[in-house]
Amino acid sequence: MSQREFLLYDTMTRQVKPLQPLEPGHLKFYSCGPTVYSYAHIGNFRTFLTADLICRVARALGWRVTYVSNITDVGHLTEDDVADATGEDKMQRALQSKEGEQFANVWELADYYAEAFKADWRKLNLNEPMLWPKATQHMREQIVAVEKLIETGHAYVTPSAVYFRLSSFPEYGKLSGNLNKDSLQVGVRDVVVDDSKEHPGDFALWKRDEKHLMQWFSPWGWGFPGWHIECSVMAMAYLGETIDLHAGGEDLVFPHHESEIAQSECLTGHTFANHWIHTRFLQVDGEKMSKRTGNWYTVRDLVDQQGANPLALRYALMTVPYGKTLNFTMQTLRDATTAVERYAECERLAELALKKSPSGQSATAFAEELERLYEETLDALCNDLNTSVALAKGFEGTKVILRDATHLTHEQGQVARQWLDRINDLLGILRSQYADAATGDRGSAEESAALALMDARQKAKSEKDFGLADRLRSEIEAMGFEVRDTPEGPVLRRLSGLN
RNA sequence: GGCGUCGUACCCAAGUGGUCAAGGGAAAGGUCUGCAAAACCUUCAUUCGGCGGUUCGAAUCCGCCCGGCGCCUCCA
Repeated sequence: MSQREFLLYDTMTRQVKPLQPLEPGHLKFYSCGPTVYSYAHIGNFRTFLTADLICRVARALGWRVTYVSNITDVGHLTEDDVADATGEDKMQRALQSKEGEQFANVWELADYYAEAFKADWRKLNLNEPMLWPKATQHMREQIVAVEKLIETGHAYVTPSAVYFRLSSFPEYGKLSGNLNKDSLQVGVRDVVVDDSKEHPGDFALWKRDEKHLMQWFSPWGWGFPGWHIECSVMAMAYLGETIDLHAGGEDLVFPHHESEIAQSECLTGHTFANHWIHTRFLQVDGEKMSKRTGNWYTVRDLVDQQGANPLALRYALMTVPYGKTLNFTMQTLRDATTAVERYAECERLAELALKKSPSGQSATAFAEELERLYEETLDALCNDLNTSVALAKGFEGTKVILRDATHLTHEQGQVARQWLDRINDLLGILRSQYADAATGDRGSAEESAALALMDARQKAKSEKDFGLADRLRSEIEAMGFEVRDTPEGPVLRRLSGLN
């Protein structure tokens, strides 16, 4: 068991502090997942990558991790303050959009995007949570929770909804710093005030709506739950009344997490989560990612359409620590691609060395150097998930391996192999744990054609017909591959296709 | 109006008081190669948005100013 502390910034106390599981060595972790009304974008995945890294570090420290990440498959009105049905529902809007026409109903739409989401998740080599609870599967619990809040005076019923009574929870605002409830309203545009609300900031726990595409029966009539209640209920159902760590994107601080705290703590009477972590939004080309400006990237855009190596995308998303804005550019992705390929080269060399017969020479110095770098990588991650430094340390390790390149002994190969495995456990950028996320499975016919050309080039080379050899190489490159000549013969690599 | 965050070389970026600044990309020179690619070696910020201040000492602390970005409203 490691003596290290795992330091993480805590949004609640606004300081970096050690992550301390209530039960030592067992982290109970809830990470807010996506609403599945369309494909998740790379910004979403930066948040989920943060959660993934936390799990990896915790396991590297020898902890057991109970990791739950929800999937929100219920539509919620886009304007939560609007009491009538004038607000447009995300799910409903998605169904009516061009892409949505293929779905028979919202349920199918949600299922489709939930599956697409999981596929992208695997592409990025993210650890799967132990559970992916869905909001629609926890309707009973949500209704019970709302009932209890009404009974205890923390919520009240109006003709159109059930609202949480902010005045019943004086600490509302402690996470976001929006402690002045009246100031909440000042900057808000277009607030439609529901006269039946006691306070404009009161948020909905249940919406009555008999026309809604997704509705359930409740003591307050047919309708659907408020956005915030699902996470309170699911987190507590699987992780207990007080969880160790709760994560999400920075936008969730307010109102989502603030409201979760209010509901949960009113339900149980004690602290909902001991540590809060929020991942900053990423930008693309220096601007906020938005569909309107066309700088909106999904994993499938980059990987399936543009041929990016998914592990390179993962690497790119790790170049800047989660707490700072990451400005994603194609250059970032290209840089990441060369880094990931460098690791691949290390693996090739390690395999090669392992095929040699033992040299009988000690690899101790080599091993110590790599061990030190592994420790420094882990140190960096334990220091508020400093991925920039972690990647730099890992990169130095590749330098150690590549320095000796083909001269690596069998023993060093063994050490290198082991180091690469451990670094991969930590960073996840060498190999995917998912077979279905392999990078080069598209166009394998092309690949065999390129391999044939590579053999022909090799033959031309041995016959000293360099003109032909160069022409063949150009052809291979035109097909999206490159040839790397090594002492053991040529190796074919797929080019990223990024320009 | 409230809350917050950032400004380090051509680009990305670490670094929060004391070897006057990690790492990557790009670029340049060299080694290797039939030539390339990959890899290796070398070079590449006396300087950290600006101006003041605190200090023996600051990129790092304080103040002001300039500039970027974000949240407070569906959003990771």
